[in-house]
Amino acid sequence: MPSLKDSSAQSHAHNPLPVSSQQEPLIRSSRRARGEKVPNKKIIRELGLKVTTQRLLILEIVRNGPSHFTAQDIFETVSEQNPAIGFATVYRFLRSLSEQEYVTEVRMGGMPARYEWAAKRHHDHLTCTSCRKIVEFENPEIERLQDKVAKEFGFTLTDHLLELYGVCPECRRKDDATPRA
Amino acid sequence: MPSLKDSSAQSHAHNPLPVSSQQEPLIRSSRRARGEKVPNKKIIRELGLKVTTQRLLILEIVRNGPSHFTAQDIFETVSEQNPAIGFATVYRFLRSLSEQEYVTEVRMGGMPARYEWAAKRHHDHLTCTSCRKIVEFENPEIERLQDKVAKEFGFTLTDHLLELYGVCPECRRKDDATPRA
DNA sequence: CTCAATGCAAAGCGTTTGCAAGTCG
DNA sequence: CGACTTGCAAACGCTTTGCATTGAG
Repeated sequence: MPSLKDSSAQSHAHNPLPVSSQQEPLIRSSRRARGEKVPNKKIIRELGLKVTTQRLLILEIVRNGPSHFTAQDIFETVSEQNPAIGFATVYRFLRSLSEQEYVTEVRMGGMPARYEWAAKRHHDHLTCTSCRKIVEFENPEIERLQDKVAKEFGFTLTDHLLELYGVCPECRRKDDATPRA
Repeated sequence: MPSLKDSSAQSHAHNPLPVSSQQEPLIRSSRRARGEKVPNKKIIRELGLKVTTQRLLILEIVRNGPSHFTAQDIFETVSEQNPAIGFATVYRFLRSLSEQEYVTEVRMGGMPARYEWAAKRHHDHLTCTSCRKIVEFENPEIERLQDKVAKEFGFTLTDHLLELYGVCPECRRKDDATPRA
């Protein structure tokens, strides 16, 4: 029983994701009025796309599931709720979302692309090379220095990618406890 | 006539790479004595591999060619000098080199992996999204802040990837000159 | 001689695409 | 209805691998 494993946590449990299956809750206007959350339908329309059940489902999972995920993760979770949906649909929709910056797509190494809902503030990642846990951070000072570097070379900075790799406290402890020598 | 195009420069010319075809120059001991450059043979032996003509050729190109290259680049240049060499050999050897950190391998996006001879000092990259030019830079202050961030989260930093994207002065000028409106 | 290294072609991976059938608006 | 979407499977681009042959030590 595959279910979207959050790459940003050790996910000891395989709980099948508490994604509300309902297309849309009953309390609509009030929710929007309070500015709580833009409905999935609206987002899909903003993309200039037709509203289909598969897109609603994918979007629901993208927004309510773990914050970092691969296309495969989404596909598996989607399949649980609607086995008829193909991965091409997942890929196509994720591409639409990333093209219009609703999700950010990071393709590192030979591994599958990692996506994340982009509505949140910009941040970079600190990844544990042992358990794959991902910690998000933001550091304005680094950003400022990046601008400075670019300026030094006469570049107009448009984007950047900063990924830190290391061993998290838990894994370090674990490694120390199991010294293989 | 394919020849290793340097992704780190606009490469207006397609000059077939001034890589010395000689396996090894005649002046050997003196060169090493002056600490000028470790011979390719020695490097291959340090890798624990057998010295073959294909490896010597690949290594020669890796070390004397443009600083940033793809496996395909290397393969094409190699082919010019010895069409019998297959890309599997190139890939295999590049992997050996990167495993032992003689070259660094960066796999971004869906595009082919980019390699670079790693004997030089650590640095990061500033890439022009328009002409693909790559500028290397180092900024100890950023490095220091990275360490600090990692420490804040209790991580032991082992590595990082920092890539800045922007438009270089030349391309900006070009773009300004051709305003499509 | 013997094991490592090679070239070839085929397989592998994540992703994309062509197309007929199905659906939204 | 008609254009947009879908699922399927086949194609894709880059990389890796299996295997018989070749070559280094």
